Amino acid sequence: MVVKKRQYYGFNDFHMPPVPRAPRSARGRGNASEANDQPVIGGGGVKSEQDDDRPLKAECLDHGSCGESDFVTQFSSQNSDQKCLLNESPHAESNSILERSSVITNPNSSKNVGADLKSMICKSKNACENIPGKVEGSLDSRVSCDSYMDIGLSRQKRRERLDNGGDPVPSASIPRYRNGTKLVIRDDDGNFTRCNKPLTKSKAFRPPQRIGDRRIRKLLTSKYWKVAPKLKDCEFSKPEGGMNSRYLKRKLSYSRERYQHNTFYKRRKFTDHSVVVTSDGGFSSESVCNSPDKNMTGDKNGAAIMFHGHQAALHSKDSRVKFSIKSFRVPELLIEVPETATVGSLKRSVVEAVSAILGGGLRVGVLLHGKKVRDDSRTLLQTGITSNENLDTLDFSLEPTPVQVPPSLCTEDPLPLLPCDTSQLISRSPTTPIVDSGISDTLPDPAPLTNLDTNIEKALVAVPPVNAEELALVPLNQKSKRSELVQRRTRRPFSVSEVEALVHAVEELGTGRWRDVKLCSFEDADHRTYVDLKDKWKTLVHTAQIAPQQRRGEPVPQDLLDRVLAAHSYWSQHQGKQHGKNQTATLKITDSHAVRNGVEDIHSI
DNA sequence: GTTAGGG
DNA sequence: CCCTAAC
Repeated sequence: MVVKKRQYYGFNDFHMPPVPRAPRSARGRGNASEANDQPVIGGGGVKSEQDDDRPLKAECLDHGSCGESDFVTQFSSQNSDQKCLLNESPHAESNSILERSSVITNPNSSKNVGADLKSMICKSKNACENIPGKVEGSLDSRVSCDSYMDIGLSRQKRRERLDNGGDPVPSASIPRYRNGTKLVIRDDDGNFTRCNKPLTKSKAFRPPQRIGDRRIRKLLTSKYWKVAPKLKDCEFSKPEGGMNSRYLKRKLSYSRERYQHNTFYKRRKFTDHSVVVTSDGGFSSESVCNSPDKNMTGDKNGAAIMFHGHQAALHSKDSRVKFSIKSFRVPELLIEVPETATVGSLKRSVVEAVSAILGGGLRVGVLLHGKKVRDDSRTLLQTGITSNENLDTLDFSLEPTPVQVPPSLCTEDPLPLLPCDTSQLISRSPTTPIVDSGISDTLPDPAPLTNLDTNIEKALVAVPPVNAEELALVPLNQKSKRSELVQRRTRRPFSVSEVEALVHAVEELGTGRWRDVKLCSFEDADHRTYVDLKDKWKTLVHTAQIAPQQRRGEPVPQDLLDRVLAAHSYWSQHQGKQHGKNQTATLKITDSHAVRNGVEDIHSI
């Protein structure tokens, strides 16, 4: 089998550079990539003033990298009827990281509230209450801070806090799996959904039946990766079985549709990095949510790809509310390009991938208190988005436009075990999962997000090579597709010595036993297949028959070419006959010479 | 899986 | 070198 070499680029964190102000730094990405030796390009993370992702990352490693650890985090999505048991596979990392969004309201007020988005995440009263320095409020109570709280609690600290009784979810209550850790996401109703992860990494995201290379590549060619974001919980909750092509195809078609329906407006929205909305105008479904909420079932969709607005600063002036979203994070992108691809083509690939994903059907979600605000018709006022109390828990998220999936798919189709899916899965939790962390938002610590982030991070970062290959996104036009997708073996001209060996072997064995030629003379030359030898012989014969000035490449000694013709001639006449030793010997001694003369004649012509 | 031959 | 028909 010939192994094609290819480069995979995983963009776990592809940040859309916002306005040139907030410094960015790599964030939470790289674990997977690094772990898999995958070159990672770009992916610089955004780092807000209050963000310190390193700890999160560390945590990811701590937990996620351990396939045996039973890492359970309880997420709570108030509006979600679905839950999902996420895998805590290091490979199942999702890009979505709940970004904190800072909100500042009413500048004129002496009470500028700056809260970490995390505050909304930590809705668990117990969790919050048990933590010292925690906000005195309960979930619903607003956490007010006099100023921006910078969270710098070290991971260790956070952990300590958790240990001190902040963990509302005893891991013991969760089933443990040897090689697959599960993450349980429970909604407020106490429902659980789980997604099992295959036991082994290698199998984890590999479709049960490995489709042919080409097949896969073809699939990949499409906006394959876009499928993931649309997957719904039910799909993820299918433990057994792998992805089936039918399902995949359907998904793909959906993707395409969506992509085509992409609107300039949307695209612009996501690249502008900032949106201004007036309180009286409210968020209209047209401007913010392109699709009605009908598609928005539970949090599943929304969570799918949770791109959270990085920083949403809100200022309340008069009756106007201004939102400044500094940046959005784009989910992981996997790009596969041949080693011989040019840097330019790589760039184009990335651009296409990003463009596609941005224009492929994203919508914005608004979360308040970690709760999705589904009613697009409500005004900010009615929703409480203008309230100082609520602003600090306001968050924006980019979500893939939900795709209606036939029920049958949910119940019958096997779970597509795709890395992307997994990621999505994780991200889905989001809507504000109440991370069990039990850390209160009041704490100047991002802890609340920690667990969530951690999980998400894990889901995000780790992308096994296998997955990468299968999911590799190769946004290329039809024409270059093939050449780019299925890389051609690198050309390896035969050296004179190789030609010599080949000629010798053919003289001995004849021209119809390429396998034997390979075995006898090129046994150790792994890069030379018998087909290669056959082809080379073919060209040698041709070369020997043309004028020297017509030949290209490294010159082959004339005597060798003569032998080629001699052997060719000989075996042409003796084909079908037994390849006796006698004949071989005869050939060498007699015919060889005779032929040579003939060859010379040809050359002189 | 090999061969043979066109691309 | 790739691709395939044919064996």
